[in-house]
Amino acid sequence: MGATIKDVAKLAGVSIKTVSNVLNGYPYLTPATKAKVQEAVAELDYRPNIAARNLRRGRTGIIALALPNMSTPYFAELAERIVREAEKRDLTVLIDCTAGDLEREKLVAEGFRNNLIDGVILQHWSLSERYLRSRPDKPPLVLLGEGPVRSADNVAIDSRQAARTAVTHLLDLGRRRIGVLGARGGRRRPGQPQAAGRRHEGYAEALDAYGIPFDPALVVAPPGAHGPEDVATGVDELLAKSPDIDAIFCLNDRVALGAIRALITRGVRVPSDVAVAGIDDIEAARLTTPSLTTVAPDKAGIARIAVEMLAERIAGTDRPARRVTADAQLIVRESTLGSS
Amino acid sequence: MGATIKDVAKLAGVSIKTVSNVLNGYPYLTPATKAKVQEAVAELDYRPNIAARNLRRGRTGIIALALPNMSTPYFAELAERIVREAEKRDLTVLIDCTAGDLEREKLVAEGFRNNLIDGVILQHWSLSERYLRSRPDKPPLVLLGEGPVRSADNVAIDSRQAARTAVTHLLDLGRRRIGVLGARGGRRRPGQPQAAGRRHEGYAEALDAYGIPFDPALVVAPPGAHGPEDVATGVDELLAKSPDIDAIFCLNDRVALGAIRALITRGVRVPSDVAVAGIDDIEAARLTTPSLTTVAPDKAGIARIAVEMLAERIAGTDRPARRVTADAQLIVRESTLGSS
DNA sequence: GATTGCTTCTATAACGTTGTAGACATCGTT
DNA sequence: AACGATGTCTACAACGTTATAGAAGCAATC
Repeated sequence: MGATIKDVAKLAGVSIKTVSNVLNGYPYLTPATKAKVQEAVAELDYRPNIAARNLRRGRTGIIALALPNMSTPYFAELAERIVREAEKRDLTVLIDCTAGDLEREKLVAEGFRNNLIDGVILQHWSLSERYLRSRPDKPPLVLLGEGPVRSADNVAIDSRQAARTAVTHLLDLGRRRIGVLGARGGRRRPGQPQAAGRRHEGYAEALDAYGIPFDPALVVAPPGAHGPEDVATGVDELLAKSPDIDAIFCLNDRVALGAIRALITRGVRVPSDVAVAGIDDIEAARLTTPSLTTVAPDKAGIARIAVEMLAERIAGTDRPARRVTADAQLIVRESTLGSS
Repeated sequence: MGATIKDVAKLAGVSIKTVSNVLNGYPYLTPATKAKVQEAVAELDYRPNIAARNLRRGRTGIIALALPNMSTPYFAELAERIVREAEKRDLTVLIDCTAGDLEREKLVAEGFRNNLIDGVILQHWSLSERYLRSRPDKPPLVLLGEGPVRSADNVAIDSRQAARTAVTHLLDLGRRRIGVLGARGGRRRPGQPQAAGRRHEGYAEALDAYGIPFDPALVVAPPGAHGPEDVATGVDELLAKSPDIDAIFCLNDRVALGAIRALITRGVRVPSDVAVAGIDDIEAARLTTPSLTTVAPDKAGIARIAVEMLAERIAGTDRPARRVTADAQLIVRESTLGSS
């Protein structure tokens, strides 16, 4: 069915290599032959077999994007930008959902689609520094998200700083009993983002800078998958342990939106009784009432840098792994400031 | 660097075909040779070159998923389910963002990644029946979303019915001045989902069934990309044209959430003054206050059927194009019923 | 007039896999 | 003892492309 380069060559009366040359912009070609070949290509509606080209070139132009999931708005928004950024460089993106599972992340990091992908962008949750250093096969890899990782290129916001910014904002508004809602602080567990710990650190730092002692009664990690119900029980726990709470810092926007809803349905006014801030700036943060104060990572920048670094690795640089810190900006909305 | 099948063969002391046989589960093999080969595979950490396999097999195990974008939560949620569904069938998903652009949709429908993808799942906005019928190259194709399309497999909810369900729900609650907010009704324009028209039809039908005359002053199409600001101006227009409005049916949840916010910030109470309903059941619909009444398409079902039909096409059936209607279920929440 | 250099093109060998066809045992059946 | 049937393995030719090496033509140089 599909015409091959051979058919084109025959029709144009040239060798297959000449056809290949025309297709690949080889400079030494008479306009006449070029025209003949292009005519034949059009005539047969010929399109190169990409599988064959991949085999021959040893490159595919495909990169894998591995994310824990895609229904989380932050990941979806990031994915979109990465796809568009990749497109600019003639790269196609193939999606893997890891569910944050260690084994699946390893598989991806080892480039299990041998010779099918040129490189990997991995939003990692569970990989350790030690593993990355000893990683068996090494396809070009760029990591998204934080972690104690210096063995691979890495782009992320400074989560500690972001948390500090958010909490400082709450402190500046006069809030003093600020709760934290999100993944467990302290020691990291597998299947749990490494950024969580750093966000807790940022929270503690901000308090410290204001001379406010850390109170464990203000820290709650909702169980399970951070679904709306999990978050609601987290809020209940927080309200029970610390009835005098006047703000909640949520480790991400999804949790924050759930928290706002839980607060309101329990008769707590936001922000007058309890202010809420998150991190991520997902679209829904602008759509709710009250809208959500949050720290917005420069998603476009993260995408651009990630693809850039990966492309560089694919091209075959051997510079040491680089860690890039992306911008993050406080966006004040109604959940801390009150309605406009 | 990577070991090839040849290396494995040499190490195991067998022919390359035998190695291939072991890898592909060819039945006639002594346990002894099988073991030898597997040992060699492990020893060399051999993994088949997928590019070569693709070329030889004429199949890649990759399907393209083309969506207008991925930051729209509905598409993101659908994409996730398709990825997971594909995974079950050992298919990998490659993402294309079409932006609803006609040319890009055509490109995808024609399988421009020749021999790189086995088939395409396309959430189409702009393709016409006529085009699909004359589509030059024909990779296996499954369409998502509605349209006057009988020339390719197709999965979608019945948008007219869904709209009717939502609007009937509003009518059952006693609302009589029900506005419509979303893409323009009437004639379809390129770059605009075909479902919009059908949702308008469903709206009209529901009114009709209650003997309520259609009033153009209740219909508004926000300009632009349905961003929160666009929706807000749409709400303003609606309030200006019909101050007695007591409900708004939004063509999708994203618009609905924007509308709720716009209403609340203008001092209109939801649902006591104006009830709001949408279609899609995106996650944020459960996170806002008030939560959003919506018609929930069976996303998992859509994903499953789409992948199923595509797999069937790839396997090479020649049954006529099939149109499957997915379930959609009314989910009543606070935006119409009041707080729980 | 042979040599060199430049342009233009071609024949052929890869790339790493799987399919075809057949070789060679082994076994039970006539 | 010969025969087909079955099990186990192998040599070799594809798949469709690009890279290498070099041929042929032609101009300018020694």
